[in-house]
Amino acid sequence: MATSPPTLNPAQLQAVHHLHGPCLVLAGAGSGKTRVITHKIARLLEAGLAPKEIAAITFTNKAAQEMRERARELVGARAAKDLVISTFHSLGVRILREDGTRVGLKEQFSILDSDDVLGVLRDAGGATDNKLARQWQWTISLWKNLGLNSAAAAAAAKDDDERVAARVMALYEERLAAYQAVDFDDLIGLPLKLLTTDDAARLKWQTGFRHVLVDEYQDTNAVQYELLKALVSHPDERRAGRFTAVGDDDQSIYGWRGATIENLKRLPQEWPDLTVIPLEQNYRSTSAILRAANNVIASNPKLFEKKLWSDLGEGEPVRLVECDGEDHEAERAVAFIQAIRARGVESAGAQAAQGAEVVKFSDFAILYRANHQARIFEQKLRAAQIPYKVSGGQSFFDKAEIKDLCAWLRLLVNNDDDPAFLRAVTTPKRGIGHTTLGKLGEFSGKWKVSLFEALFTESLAAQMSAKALGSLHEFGRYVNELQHRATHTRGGEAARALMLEWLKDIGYEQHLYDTEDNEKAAQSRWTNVLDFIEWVAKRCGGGLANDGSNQIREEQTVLEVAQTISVIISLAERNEEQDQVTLTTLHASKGLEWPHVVLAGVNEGLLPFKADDEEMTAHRLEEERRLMYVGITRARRTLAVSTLRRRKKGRETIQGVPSRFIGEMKLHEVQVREDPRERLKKLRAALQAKVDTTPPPER
DNA sequence: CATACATGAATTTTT
DNA sequence: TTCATGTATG
Repeated sequence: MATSPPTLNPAQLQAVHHLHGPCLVLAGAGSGKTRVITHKIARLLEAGLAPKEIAAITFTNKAAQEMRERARELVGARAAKDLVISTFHSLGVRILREDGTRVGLKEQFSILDSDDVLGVLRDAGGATDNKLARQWQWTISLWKNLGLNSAAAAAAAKDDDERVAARVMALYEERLAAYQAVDFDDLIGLPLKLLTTDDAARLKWQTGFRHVLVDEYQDTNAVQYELLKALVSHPDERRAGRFTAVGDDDQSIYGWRGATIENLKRLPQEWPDLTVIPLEQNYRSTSAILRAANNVIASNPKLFEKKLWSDLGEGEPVRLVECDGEDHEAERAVAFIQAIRARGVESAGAQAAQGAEVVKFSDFAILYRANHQARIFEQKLRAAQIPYKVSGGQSFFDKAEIKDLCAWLRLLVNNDDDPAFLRAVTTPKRGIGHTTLGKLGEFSGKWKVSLFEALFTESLAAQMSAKALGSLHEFGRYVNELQHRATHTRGGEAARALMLEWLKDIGYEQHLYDTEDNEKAAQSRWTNVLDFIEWVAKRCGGGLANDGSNQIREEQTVLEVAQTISVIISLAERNEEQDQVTLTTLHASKGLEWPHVVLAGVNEGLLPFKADDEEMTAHRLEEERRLMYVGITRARRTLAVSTLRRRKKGRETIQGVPSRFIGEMKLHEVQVREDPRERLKKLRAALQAKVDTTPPPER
């Protein structure tokens, strides 16, 4: 975090003390917006609001967690506990858990994750390949974010692909309803439906929250806007519009997934008494960096006038690094890191008495446009023995096969876990299709019981064929038996044996080979499965705990371990507080900061991104420019912008065109430093390229 | 002709 | 990394 002064600046104060009307805070990058939000929460409490009457909405769980933490430091644990600080989606869950029955949901509805959704779509659309299903998933989600249902989508479909997607969407809607399941987009859409169609519910939620704060407001989509509007409206006009929207139009980079800055434009129109407060003082970056950022964004049309400044001094000039290809670029990024560390260590040595800085690896980030760019940087960093972490990479526990097994274990722990039931009952396929599951879902919804409970109900027999019922019962009996065994199997050896037997019973290895056309892929998935089994078995075994506590751990049953599995997973994933260079996409970097940043691959075609078959509209170019702006403003002290003069394309080397955004930065103090050793490398690379392009001898 | 391996290309992401 | 396409081999 950038260090901010102990007191709020005038603009921040104004935002914090404006309690009674609609307020839009235009929070430039690094201007202390989380500070404003948390102080405003404190001010609202002071003014007499109860914690549960204040809602602060974020986009990610991480942001929500961080905000609650910061709020707690300010207002104490007691008050912080009851504040409603959550993501849009978890607020949606909360609303639906309380009042979902009023829009036709059963008490215990399931929430499908995107893997589950993909499965349903593949099945509903009769697709054999994931690619098409993924396409549908993306399109349908976008439609839902725009507030369209399948009927509206069908009417608006522009081509055959979209018409097919709309048809699949209709089937998808039917199945979700039958399963009594919702997807992530429904977590916004259904609460909105509730608030617009049910007077009692609307009144309840409108009066329940007396002030709503929204973080990253520029990222809201059409449906989220409507939900917010519904929440902050009020039958008593004097109590309407109690909200604080915090955002930055210059950092709106999620247009492609439905976010729209229309939501910013219409705010002053819909709320004429809106107070707009720009936060322009930046507590993060040097003037040299901010100047480059301001210069770039100046080419975009302005919604609101805003210009960042800081009093952290001019700082080092922004460096422009011109590279001779991707390899070269990665090598120079490594050199940049090593040079700054060498400098830091040196000065730390000289001024050790004054506690001078030591430059850590975690002070660096390499930012790029597309994930695949990370590969070459990983390679070079590894070669240089520099520790790094790639953000956004899929974790072990996100792999489909691990999620399959976790679904089974969750079902053993809690028979009423419907999403787990749906996943387990269809993995591997055992002749229970959507018709049977639809009937089961309908039945469970009607009688307000879980899917698993419904399965053993006598009157279910009237709903389906004897064969379908038989399959369900067989599955149910097997789950019961497995559950029984898992409850009594204690210790690592026994656990391993039980789990292997279980996988054999359900034919999981065969299932992998059946569903994966590539044998190697199936093999690697199976290896993951075995690793997972070992992982669980180890925790079932007794002996010395491996957390360094030197405590003797009791042997556990498989079921006991399964019960704690989600906790262990989240702990394992959080365990990454290490000194590592960060590699991340520009999109995922928003909201973060580092002392030293490399912007990589700043070339026409990549940033701004341009697909061959797509034309570059002004609109798209502006969003790409904002992405560049976000990248620049991540840096606190030094920024290196690297561009490729040459790029490899197949065996050929083609010319690379530096991004127009580089010119827009107006760097007068351009530095293209090239170490003599670098030049040597360059020559060698050129030679190598020649060798590579020489045709091989004929056979 | 079919399968296996190699090679090259690749938006951006959360819930 | 993953995915698709092309080439070589049986």
